[in-house]
Amino acid sequence: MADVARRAGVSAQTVSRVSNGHPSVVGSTREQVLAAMRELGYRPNSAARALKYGQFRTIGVILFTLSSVGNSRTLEAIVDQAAEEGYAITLIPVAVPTRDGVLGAFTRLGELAVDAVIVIMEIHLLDAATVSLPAGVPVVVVDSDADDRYTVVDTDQVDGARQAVRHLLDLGHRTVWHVAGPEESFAAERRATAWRTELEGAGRVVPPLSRGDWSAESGYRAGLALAGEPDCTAVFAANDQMALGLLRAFHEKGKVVPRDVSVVGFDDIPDSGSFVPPLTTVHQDFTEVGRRCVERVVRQVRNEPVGPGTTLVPTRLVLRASTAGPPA
Amino acid sequence: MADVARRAGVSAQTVSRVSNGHPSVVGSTREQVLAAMRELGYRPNSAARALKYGQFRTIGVILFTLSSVGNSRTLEAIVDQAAEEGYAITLIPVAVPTRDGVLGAFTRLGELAVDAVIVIMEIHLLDAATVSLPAGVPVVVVDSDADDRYTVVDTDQVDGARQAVRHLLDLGHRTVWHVAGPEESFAAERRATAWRTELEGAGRVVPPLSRGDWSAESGYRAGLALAGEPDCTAVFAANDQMALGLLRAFHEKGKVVPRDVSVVGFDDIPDSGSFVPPLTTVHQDFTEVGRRCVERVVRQVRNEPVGPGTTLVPTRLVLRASTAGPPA
DNA sequence: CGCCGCCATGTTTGCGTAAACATGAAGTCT
DNA sequence: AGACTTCATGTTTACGCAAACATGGCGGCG
Repeated sequence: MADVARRAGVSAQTVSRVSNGHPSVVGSTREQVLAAMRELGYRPNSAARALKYGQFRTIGVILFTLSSVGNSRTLEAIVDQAAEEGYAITLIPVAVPTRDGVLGAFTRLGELAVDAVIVIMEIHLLDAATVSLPAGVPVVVVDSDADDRYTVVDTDQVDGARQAVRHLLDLGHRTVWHVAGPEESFAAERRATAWRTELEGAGRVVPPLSRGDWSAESGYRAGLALAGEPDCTAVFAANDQMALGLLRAFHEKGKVVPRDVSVVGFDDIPDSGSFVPPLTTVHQDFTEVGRRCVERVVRQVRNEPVGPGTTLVPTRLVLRASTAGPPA
Repeated sequence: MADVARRAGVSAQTVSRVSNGHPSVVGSTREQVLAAMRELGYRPNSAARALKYGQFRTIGVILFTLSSVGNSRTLEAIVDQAAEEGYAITLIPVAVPTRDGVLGAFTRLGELAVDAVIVIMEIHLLDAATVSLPAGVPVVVVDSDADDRYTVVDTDQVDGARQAVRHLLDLGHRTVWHVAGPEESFAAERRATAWRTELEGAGRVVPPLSRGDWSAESGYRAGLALAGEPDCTAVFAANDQMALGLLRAFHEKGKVVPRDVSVVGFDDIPDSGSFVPPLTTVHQDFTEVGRRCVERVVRQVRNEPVGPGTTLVPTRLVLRASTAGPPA
């Protein structure tokens, strides 16, 4: 900056003013400074800026993995929205999804240049780590328990699952089977609970639960078992990838979807419209989730306190070819 | 820090020494300082540190989108490897994939707290932006032209495509059709070129090229057209998602895969083993790509210059049920 | 015509940290 | 025993920037 000032024949302060678009710099001076900046390839040092302002204009995002479609799409939305608000995103990976791993992430976080944190993961583990969350750092949690210590943004899992079950019952199925996600996942648990509640509310038999791990492969394994259940005419999978596995299993076992068995997924990943057959699924608005996360976290940074509490993003059922009435 | 020092009854410098694990602090003093830190919830200010050191221990990643599986998996590998090397990752999204969008990203980059940059995108656009790349910032480019101004890390697209075509020819197919990715993508172009080269090298007819945009939907549309070509018995899709669309189109048109037509994909996304039928595809080692990117970029930051040049990460063909010999 | 106030610009200062240098106490060697 | 080393710790300083305050020139007003 001093070099630029010297070259432009002004003081460093004037360079600073030009650099920040301060109004009280006369046109000719401004031009000279800008020219000097260009010639010297000056770029402001953000560390010094951050030191001065006490803010980094950066949001940290803690997540386990990007391999789930939901996580990466949420992250993308967060990144875009953050960019819009003038914030950058720093990723804080949790290498191993254990309590220690989370603690490690939070420790690193304490040393990182972030003004706030968005946590995308199961709060089972978050709980244990709470203690080490640096005080004064705003936090927004996605996909967690509706814990009132935090601001939570999440898809309306319950209503989504309810819609899926309702749709199948409305088609005339006696009951609906469920392939759930892993127990550690709050989203999985809430979808499973909503499935059970909806069935019970309708006075239907609640079939035994199958569990997968979100992967297509695990859905396939569950599907092989379900194909052997003669009463199974409708399955609600907790995500689209497991639904994909179901479709494959049913196909291999000679069960035609949707003639013999109907399948509903959850997420509405872009590929799901190209499954064989195209998948009826619950659409999640990841973009909206990301947007709200950033909006809330930024508001906290600006000291416009948004109390803890949960924001639910609505879902909507997308009807495709994988569902139909039960076999005659 | 001053507060901690006062509380521990030492100087600020001693606190700093403890904080950085400097050896010349006697045990008892160290304990007192650590206790004071704990009591006061002290966490070092990374802005000040960065200002002092002139480094941020952060790598910026510029990318267009996370919606492609390849991008998000590469990013994940980059994040993990960077964490291992003690670097954080800051994301720099390019909202609109235009020349201006890229320029904007690079401008923002100039103001961001990063020591180096990894670019994940088509270099078509990068070229235009080159001028504004701040000098002195190490850059590694993924999925780009083998431009010798940059250090490039990429999957061996050519060999992967070659293996796919070779496999189909070896099965006895007369020739292989190709559904390419978008023209703007260098990866797509290189896969298409390798496909053509391999066919020509084998003295086979080169069928007309279909183009998609990486999406399953675009693969579906291409597939509907290809299903009408009686000579088409083998198709190489430039990615797994378009292959998924092909499978659906063939299924709908009554063509049985692989009996009537064989399909090979590219990427080996986790779901591809659960397609109907499971997809033969070219496995890309995204993890390795990410690892090498970080390794090279960190080496540059440390002033251990790695000259420009390309590192190719090998691919391998994964054989599944979607390929077989041509119909009798 | 002179005083006041405004505005463009310059000067000083401090943000939190760690390197470089300074100090002083406890040993070590001749 | 005296000088010299070693080492734990303290003091000063600079990193780059921008807020706060200082300055000086100019126009407007009575």
